[in-house]
Amino acid sequence: MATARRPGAYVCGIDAAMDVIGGKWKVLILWALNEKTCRFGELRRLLPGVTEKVLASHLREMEADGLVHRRVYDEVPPHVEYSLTALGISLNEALAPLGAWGREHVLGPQDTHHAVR
Amino acid sequence: MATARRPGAYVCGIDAAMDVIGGKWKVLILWALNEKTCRFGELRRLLPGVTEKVLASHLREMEADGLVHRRVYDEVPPHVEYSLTALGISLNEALAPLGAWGREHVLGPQDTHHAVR
DNA sequence: CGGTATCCAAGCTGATACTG
DNA sequence: CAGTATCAGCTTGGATACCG
Repeated sequence: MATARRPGAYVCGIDAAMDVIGGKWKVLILWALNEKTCRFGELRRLLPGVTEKVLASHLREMEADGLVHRRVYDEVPPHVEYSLTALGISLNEALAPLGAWGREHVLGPQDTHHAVR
Repeated sequence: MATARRPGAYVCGIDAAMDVIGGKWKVLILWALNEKTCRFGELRRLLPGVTEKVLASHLREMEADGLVHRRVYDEVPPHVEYSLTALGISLNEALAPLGAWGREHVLGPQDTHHAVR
């Protein structure tokens, strides 16, 4: 179960979920990790514009929420891999219809032919 | 089609949709109007804690995004009714799985018995 | 009733520099 | 490589007062 950051403050399931994915880059992290397990530097390259600090804090929160798994290899140089948990995967699936809506109604029909994303 | 506030800045449909529902109270407004057409004061009462200024600005944005219809009756005292457009209804439907996810995984099992919301 | 106008506080985000 | 520390800025949201 994901962490409720404002326990008891939610009116319905949607705003509870919104709290979990509220960070500016979180849905993009979710999408990137859904494709493949990534290292920290990989994620940074996949999300153009994100800073290390923000990426790290988002990953910490998502880890605390049980969406992301952080695996540390005891190597030099350091090696850390991030992947989705089962909960993260289920969240991604729940987001799919919203993604389809956004592609169709915000991005517009001209973008739907490369709608792989 | 909804208004893209950051044209060309979206990586995928999900963050485009996130931009449209990003306001703190927007999903709750969407949910309230999905139940029934509401007047301004009604909405304020349905969303405990929202201020007039924020409610008004959110409604303006959602109107600009084509999610909400604003109907003004030429009466004294003033009478304004807000309702969802077809686009707003479709967005609500796209949000349903996310709401179910939030109820199940954030609010927790103990809340699912009054899962009407 | 249904808003605006003004001011203000908090928090999120970003830039930069540094470290184990 | 994978972060942390510090500082600065800006956007969001909130408090309050007032208006047609």
